[in-house]
Amino acid sequence: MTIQNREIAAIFEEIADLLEIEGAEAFRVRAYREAAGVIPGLGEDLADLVAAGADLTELPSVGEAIAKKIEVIVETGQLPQLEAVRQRVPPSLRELLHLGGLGPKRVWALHEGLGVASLADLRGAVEAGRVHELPGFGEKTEAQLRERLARWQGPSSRTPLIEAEGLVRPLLEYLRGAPGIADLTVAGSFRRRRETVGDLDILVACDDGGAVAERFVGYGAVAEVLAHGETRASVRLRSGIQVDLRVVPTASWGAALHYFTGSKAHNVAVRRRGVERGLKISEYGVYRGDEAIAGRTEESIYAAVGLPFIAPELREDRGEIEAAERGALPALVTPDDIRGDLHAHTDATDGQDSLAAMAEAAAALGYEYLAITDHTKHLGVVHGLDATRLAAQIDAIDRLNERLAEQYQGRFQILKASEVDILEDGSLDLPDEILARLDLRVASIHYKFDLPEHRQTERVIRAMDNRHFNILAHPTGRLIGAREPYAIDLERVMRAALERGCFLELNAQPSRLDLTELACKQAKELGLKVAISTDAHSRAGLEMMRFGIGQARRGWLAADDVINTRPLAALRRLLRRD
DNA sequence: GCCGTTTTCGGCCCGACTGTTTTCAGTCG
Repeated sequence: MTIQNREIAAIFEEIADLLEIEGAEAFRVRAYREAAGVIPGLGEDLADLVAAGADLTELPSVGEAIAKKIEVIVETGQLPQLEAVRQRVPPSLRELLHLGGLGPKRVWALHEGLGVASLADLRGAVEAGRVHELPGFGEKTEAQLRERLARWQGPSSRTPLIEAEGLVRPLLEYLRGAPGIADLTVAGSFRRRRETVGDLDILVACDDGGAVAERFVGYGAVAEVLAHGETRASVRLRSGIQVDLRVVPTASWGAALHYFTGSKAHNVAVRRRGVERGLKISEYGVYRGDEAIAGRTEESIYAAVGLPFIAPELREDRGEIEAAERGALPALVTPDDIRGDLHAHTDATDGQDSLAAMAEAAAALGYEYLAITDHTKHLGVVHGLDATRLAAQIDAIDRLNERLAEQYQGRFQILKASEVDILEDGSLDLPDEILARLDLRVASIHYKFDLPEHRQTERVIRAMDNRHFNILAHPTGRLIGAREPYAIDLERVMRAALERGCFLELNAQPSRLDLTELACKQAKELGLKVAISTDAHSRAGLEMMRFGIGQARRGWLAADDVINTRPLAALRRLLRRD
């Protein structure tokens, strides 16, 4: 098993943490951390690059020294330098950094002064009342540590985007009640539409920051106030999520929005461009000397450093700044581009709503088409359709379409389709004769997730050999935070799809978002188009499209890269194989 | 340790809040 990029990144991350605790030079620490930040976002496996003899120093944030270390890791699976620093700094000190309130300096002070090497040691020192005796620590710090240790439940987990939406909506509503608010929005990874968010960042434009912060910390769902100043405050909600508030004057709105949206790596890169141009960029604006030259809008910030506006979803320092400079940013797909949904269920299997109800809901969204893709017979637990029942559904859809044609003057119709199971041997779960009567076929894996990679890959490619195969649904089977993707060579699958005129789905369910953003980008680079589909199991499920759009945008996809941005006739041409 | 339309040496993003201090270091985002 070759070493994965994220494992290599984890090694550099650990080195950065331990060196920082030890008090190493800050820029050296940052170099490791930046390398660790870049590596997981690379399109290629470092192991493959090393095997191909590539020059790793061409990668951003990788110089001679780190390139050499990557080679050692790939070849031996470990890094002597990490072992050496572990000898000097107990690795278990890292967990103290996650507690909050303690940074590298004070962790080292606890280690040197009290022999603390772990959370358990810290607990002992706090209980014994020895912490406040250390220089730089006082009664308040000791009390705060006691609090945090009592509540400690392991490193905080990230919150799925859909849950974050549910938490933030009432909070924004509540904050609007503060006087004098000119503008209000959620920034951070929420605005960048990451799959999950670590915390929520709320930005307010208002001349009376104190009043807003005051109202913020008084919100009913607040469990704990972590910080409370005039222009900035942090709380933890009862749900466990941390929310940071920042209040700025209207003239700084754009600068603050840019700063607070991140990512951190993107911000640093933009600020660096500022420095190169003799400019200072902060959350208050862009300054030449003491003179503010930009700040009211985000566009003005980018313009000040010679760039066009960069969409929040792209701001990860993964090449978007270079692309912006070349004028090569993609025109990202938007909700308005979507003309239909190609994966949805009804109460014929495990959906909640009837065929007619799903049709009405899709038409109400302004779609031109909705593919009904109920499960097939192998999926017994949901009473999947056999050929007879599917034939009945086909007839029902024909009848419904006659009515819909009248109702919507030909502007909307249901597509006859199926989510057909891919069996273990790569055959499809229904006979070709019935599949041939459908407008399109979505195919997916629902069992035997644990096949070895080559067999899982062969299984899917064999299925694609069937000329009725159109779209591979939820291509890796992952459930965010709950189930790892099954072992499959996604690049081979993509190439096979491309050769056969098949497509991959980007499943928009917030718990799936399968493909990942990196896989979307990889597909685009290969020239393979994707379908963004909700896999809706109810009328409300059709509205999950926004999560798929966000993911697609993070994956650099334009409308042209997405097949369900096509009018129906063009979609039919794309789906035609032969 | 990385990096280069000032540079292969000498820089490296910027500001708010807190607690422990009498002017600032540490932490955080």
